[in-house]
Amino acid sequence: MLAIERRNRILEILQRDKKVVVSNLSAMFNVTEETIRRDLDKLEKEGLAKKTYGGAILNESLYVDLPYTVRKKANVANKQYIADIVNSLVEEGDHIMLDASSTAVYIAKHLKHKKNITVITNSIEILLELSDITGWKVLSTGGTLKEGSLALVGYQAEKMITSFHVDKAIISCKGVDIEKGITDSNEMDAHIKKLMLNSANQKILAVDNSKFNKISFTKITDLSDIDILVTDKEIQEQWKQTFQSMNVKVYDKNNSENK
Amino acid sequence: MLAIERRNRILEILQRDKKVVVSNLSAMFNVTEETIRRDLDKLEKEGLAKKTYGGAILNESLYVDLPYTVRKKANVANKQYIADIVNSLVEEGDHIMLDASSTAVYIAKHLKHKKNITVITNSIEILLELSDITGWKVLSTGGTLKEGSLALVGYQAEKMITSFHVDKAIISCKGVDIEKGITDSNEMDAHIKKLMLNSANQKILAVDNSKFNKISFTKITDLSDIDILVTDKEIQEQWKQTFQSMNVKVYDKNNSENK
DNA sequence: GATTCCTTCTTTCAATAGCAAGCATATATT
DNA sequence: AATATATGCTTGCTATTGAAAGAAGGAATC
Repeated sequence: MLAIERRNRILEILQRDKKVVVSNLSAMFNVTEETIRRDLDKLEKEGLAKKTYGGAILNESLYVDLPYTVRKKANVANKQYIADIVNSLVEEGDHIMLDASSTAVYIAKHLKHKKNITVITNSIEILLELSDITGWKVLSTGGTLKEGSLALVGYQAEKMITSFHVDKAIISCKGVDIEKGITDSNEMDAHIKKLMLNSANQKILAVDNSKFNKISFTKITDLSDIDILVTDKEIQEQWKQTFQSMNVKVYDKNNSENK
Repeated sequence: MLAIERRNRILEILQRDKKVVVSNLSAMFNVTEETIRRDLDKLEKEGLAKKTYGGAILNESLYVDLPYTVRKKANVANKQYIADIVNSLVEEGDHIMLDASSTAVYIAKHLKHKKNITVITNSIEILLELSDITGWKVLSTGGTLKEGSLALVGYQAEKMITSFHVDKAIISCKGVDIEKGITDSNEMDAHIKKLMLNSANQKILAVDNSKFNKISFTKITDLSDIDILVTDKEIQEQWKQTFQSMNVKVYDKNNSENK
C-alpha cells in the first residue's frame, strides 16, 4: 500500500469518526506508530487534523460551512508545492498582500507557522484561515462581495490597497502568455491584483503549470512587471529565456532552493 | 476515548446544563475524579468553566469573549426567534448594517429569502453566509481581524461605516441595564456598534433575554439612543415603562406582530 | 459559634503510554 | 545509478492517569 493511499484512508476514517487513534491505525495498516504519527503530522500541516495525545481529531475549522463550489479544489498537490516555495520566500516580520485565489489560500495555510506577519487580503477565505492565528496583523480590504465568490472587490477595496505599501504582493491568475502577459477572467479581480502589485516592493506571481500559454479575458499586467515567478513544474526553455530577458527570477521544480 | 474527546464532551454537557458534577462525570467516563478535576482545571484555564465545590459551572462572564465555536451554540432557539422578528421589520430594498454578533448571523440567514437588500457588515461570518446570494449588495467594512474572532475592527472599518448612511442598523450586545445602558465586553467592538447606530435612520437592538440587567465592560450607548428593541421573552413591567418613557418600541414575546 | 463528621480538593509520586528526533535502512522516482 | 521519499528502530523525554495522604469545605449537631 502506498503512503498516499494510507493517508487518504486515514482521512476518510477521520471524517467518518471525527477522531483516530494512533495504535488502532498502526495495527490496521501494519505499520509502526511512528509512521502513523508522521501521517497525522502531514494531515495536521494541511489543516485537516488536529493531533492530540494518543491520536488526532478532525479539524472542523470553519470550512464545513463553505459553499461546495469553494470547497472543491483542483490541483491541490501543485498548489501545495507552490505554497511551499512561496513560504520559503517570505520572512518573519514581512508585510504581504494576498489575492483572492485558491493558491493564495494554500500559501496562507503554509505561512501560519511563521511569526509576526502582516497580511492584507481581499479574500474572505484567507481571513477565515487566519482567524485562529495569534501575533499576526491581518487586514481585510473591505469592499463589495463579488457574487458567487469569496472575494472583495470595488472602490473600497481598491482604496484600501493603494493606501498601503508592503514588502511582497503574491498573486495568482488565469493565464500567462508571452505576448498578452498576465490575464484574468474578471475585470474587477484583475484590477485588484494590479493594484496589489503596484503597492509592493517585490511582485510575486504564483501559478500552476496549467496556466502557461493561456490567455484569459482581461489583462492584469505585463510579464516584465513581476519580479518572481513561482510554479510547480519545470518551465520550458523558451519560457526560461523569456523570463531571463525580463529579469524575472523563476522558482520552478528544478530551481527552488527550499528543497 | 481520547482525553480531548472527554473534555469536549464535558464542555458540551456544561453548555447544555450550565453545570457539571465531578462524581457524575467520573462515573460517566469511567475515570477517577482526579482526572475529571484536571479536565475542569483545563476548561477553567481556558476561561470556559468556573470550578466550584463538587463540580463546575459554565463561565458566562460578561467580560470575556468565549471562543467562537462555543458562543455559536448558545441560545440558538432564542436567536432564531429574534431573527424572525427582525426579519419582519426589514423591507425589500432596505440598506442595513449588521454587527459581528452571533445573533446577527441568524438575522442574515433569515433575511436571505428577501430580494434586493444592501448589507454592510464587519462580520466575516455574515459575508460567508451571504456569499451564495444573488441580487443583493453585500459590503464588507474591511479593517483589522480581531484576534480569535471573525470580526473586523479598527480604523479602516470605522471609516467605512461612517462614510455610509443606511435605513437600519441592527446590533446586539452583552449587557442591557437601565442605568448603565447598552454595554459590551470589548472596546473595539463597542465602538464599531456605536458608529453603526450613528449611521442609521432606525437603530435596532436585538438581544436575547439573558442580557437584561447585566452590565459588561464598556458602554456602547444609552438606552434612549435606540429606536427598536427586539427580544425573545416578554420583558418585565419595569422595563416596559422604561422603554415607553424613552420612546423605544419593543418587540417581545407578546408584542411582535409577525406571529 | 464551636465541634465533629464526611465529602471534596490539592499535592505529590509512580506507572504507563505516548511522543519527538535522529539515524539507518528500505523503497520509490528520475 | 542517483536522488528523494518512506519506514522502522532506539533513546530520552513528556503527558496522562490513578493512588494516597493531608488540607479544606460544608453540613449537622450540640
